[in-house]
Amino acid sequence: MSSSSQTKPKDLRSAILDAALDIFSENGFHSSPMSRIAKLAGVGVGSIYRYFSDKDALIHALCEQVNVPLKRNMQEKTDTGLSIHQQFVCFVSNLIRYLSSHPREFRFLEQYYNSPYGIDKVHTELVGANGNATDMFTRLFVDGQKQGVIRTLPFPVYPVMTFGSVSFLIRYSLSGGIMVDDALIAATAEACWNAIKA
Amino acid sequence: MSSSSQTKPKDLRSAILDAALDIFSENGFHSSPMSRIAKLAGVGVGSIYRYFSDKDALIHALCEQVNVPLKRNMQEKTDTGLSIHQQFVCFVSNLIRYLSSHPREFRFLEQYYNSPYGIDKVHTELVGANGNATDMFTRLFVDGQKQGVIRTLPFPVYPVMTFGSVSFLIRYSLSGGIMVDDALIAATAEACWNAIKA
Amino acid sequence: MSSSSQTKPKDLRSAILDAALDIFSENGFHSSPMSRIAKLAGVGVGSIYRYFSDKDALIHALCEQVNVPLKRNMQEKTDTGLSIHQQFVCFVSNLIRYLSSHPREFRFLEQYYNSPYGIDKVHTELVGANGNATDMFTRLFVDGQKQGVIRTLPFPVYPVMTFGSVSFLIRYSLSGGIMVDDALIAATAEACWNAIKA
Amino acid sequence: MSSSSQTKPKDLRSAILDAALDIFSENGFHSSPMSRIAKLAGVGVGSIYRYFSDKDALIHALCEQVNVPLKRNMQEKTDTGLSIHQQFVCFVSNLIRYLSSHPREFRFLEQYYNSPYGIDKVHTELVGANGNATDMFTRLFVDGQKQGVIRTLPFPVYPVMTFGSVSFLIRYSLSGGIMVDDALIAATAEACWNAIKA
DNA sequence: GATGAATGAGACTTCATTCAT
DNA sequence: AATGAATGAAGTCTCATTCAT
Repeated sequence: MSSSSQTKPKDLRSAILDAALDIFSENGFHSSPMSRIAKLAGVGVGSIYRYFSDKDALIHALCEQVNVPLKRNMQEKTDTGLSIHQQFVCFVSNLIRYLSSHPREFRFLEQYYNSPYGIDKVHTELVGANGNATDMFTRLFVDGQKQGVIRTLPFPVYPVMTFGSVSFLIRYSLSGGIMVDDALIAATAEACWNAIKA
Repeated sequence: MSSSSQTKPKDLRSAILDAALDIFSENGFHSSPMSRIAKLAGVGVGSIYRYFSDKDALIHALCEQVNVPLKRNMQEKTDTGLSIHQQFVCFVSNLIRYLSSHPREFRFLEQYYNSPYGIDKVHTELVGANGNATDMFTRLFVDGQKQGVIRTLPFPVYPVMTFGSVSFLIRYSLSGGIMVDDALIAATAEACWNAIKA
Repeated sequence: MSSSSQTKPKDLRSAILDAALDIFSENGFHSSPMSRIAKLAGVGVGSIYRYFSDKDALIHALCEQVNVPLKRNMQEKTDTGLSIHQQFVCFVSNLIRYLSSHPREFRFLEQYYNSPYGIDKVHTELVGANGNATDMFTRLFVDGQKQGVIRTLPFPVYPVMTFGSVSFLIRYSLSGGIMVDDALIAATAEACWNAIKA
Repeated sequence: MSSSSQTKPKDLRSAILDAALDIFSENGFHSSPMSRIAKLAGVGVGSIYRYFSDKDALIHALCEQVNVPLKRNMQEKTDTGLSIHQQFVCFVSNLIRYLSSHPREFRFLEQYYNSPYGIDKVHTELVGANGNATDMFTRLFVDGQKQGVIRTLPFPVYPVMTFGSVSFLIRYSLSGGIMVDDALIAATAEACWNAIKA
């Protein structure tokens, strides 16, 4: 209420996180000096340390910041009224679409979960400790098996065939090798389904 | 005693590469001082620079060094007398087995192809610039399509479903989340096949 | 409730000085950020700069603030009716007692007079520029010499044997090496007297 | 033997320690940037870290470096053939003389033993954990008491009256207040003796 | 008057690289 | 050819101080 509209004063924290996302995703954690992040964010170096105790803390905070809209998006696009097959194809397609259109976020997360920072969060993310988006994903397989439309496989195969493929596809496209269009998305999603269907 | 002739010649260079593999795979490129590599290799720091102009050069050389036995292994284990299905399942299984038992190599390559170092080599690797193992992999799909046992899909889907899954599986297992045993390998290889079979 | 009138007026300045004493004596000047002092004082950092132009100014002001009650205490406890011997022993005993029970003040002063801040004030303090407690101390020696109960020595020997011993004793006790009890105080005071008596 | 005489190549370690002594004693630990020490030593900043893992390590090493010749000097000048009285007066006089002519060393040690670095070494130094110079000092009191020439006092009083006085005297002189000449030394040493003699 | 967010100089430390031996 | 001591640029982080509110 104090400021007319809340456009600008979104505060430094967001500016810093945004700049960090830019620079981390482009250069990797170790080639991203705090000073460069500060400059891009338009703040002094010291200011970063008012909001994040550490470079590490900044990285972890950015992970959460990036995950929230990703998971929200996946949840919103879920329509539990559809068949398991349709839900699964939608899930994979949406994930590809979201990550394709958020390359900074994808590159950051890939880096994060492959580094000492997030390496031991990978499992937690996939098995879904508490009510997060992954639970939704897990439920799909459980329900699919019950209905007999998904083959019973060692559990890890499900995320492997799904997230592994999606991750590789985006990585591949970001490296410039391919263009991700609707046809490719549809074909990939269907291939994922074929991999696990009954 | 094991090798009679070629014991000394490649000494230093190999020792350095091996030490680098150890340390890079464990700590990442940026947390791996040249001095630590030198110490582990049992050579002086300066000696590294006689064989590699740069830390970057060392990293790139190590990539090649790591790829050679990997590709040779894949090629050796190929039996063109088998059916496409069998060849494919063998390929995936062998790849998983090889990478599982070579975690240093896997970690290094993951890091390499996800970093500015190798990011734009990903495509080249997959389409197979010259007569390397990937060509063998590519031929599998071409032949499979001709024989009608592999569905015709946008080409990228093949490596995506294969390498993506394998990569994710190994990553997942190395992070401690799962154990890769024969059952899991077989199930994954079969799922990959189902993803693309006609 | 305890004091009726002068509760508010000196509020901030005193709060700041008190907090500074706490933190300086515990951590040293350089490990005592203004922000920590402000927080402990319950004021904003900026407020410190309304009362003290500088961190240096704060330190110097604190020195004065600490010296006032110290000197007042020494003066109050002086009974000029006693013999020189008795006065001297009282002086030393009281000084030890005061400093022992004011460790923050002692630690601060030690630090101050041993640092670039107060290094050249030591002399002024001891020869007594103006009518302060040291004058009282000096008078003791002058009178003692006149009465023939104190040996005539190069003047510096008097403060050296007195303040040097006291300072070392407190330092020693604060470092945890010894416990200062009445017996030790009495023995020390008497030893100081023996050092200079006729 | 390899180099003609061993004049220059006394190596960087010594140069660094010497520069550090200069700067620490003049400015205090916290106002002595490693860069300034390096410059004065005529070496690169990084070189300091080849010899000392830390600024802390440098400080501790310097303490030892400074203590060795100090203790050796005190030991050398000891003549156990003299009377306790004479030995004591010699000890105090020599200590004053040594420290007076080594102001950098004195300032450094004062600072060291009054800081978190050496605060808890004070006691150990004084009670003499193992066969160091202080043992020699302690033995003086034990022997003196046995012979009946030194009064029996709470033990801490001995170092307090001795080291306290000496320390204060040097501090006082270094602050510019007084000049330490033979007369002052003799008077101080005698006063110390009077403080504790039977 | 009081506040505390913002700043940036400067401290400590690491490490790729060089070069005299 | 091999070494490793020496270097200094560059990175992370702290904290005295300012100034808009």
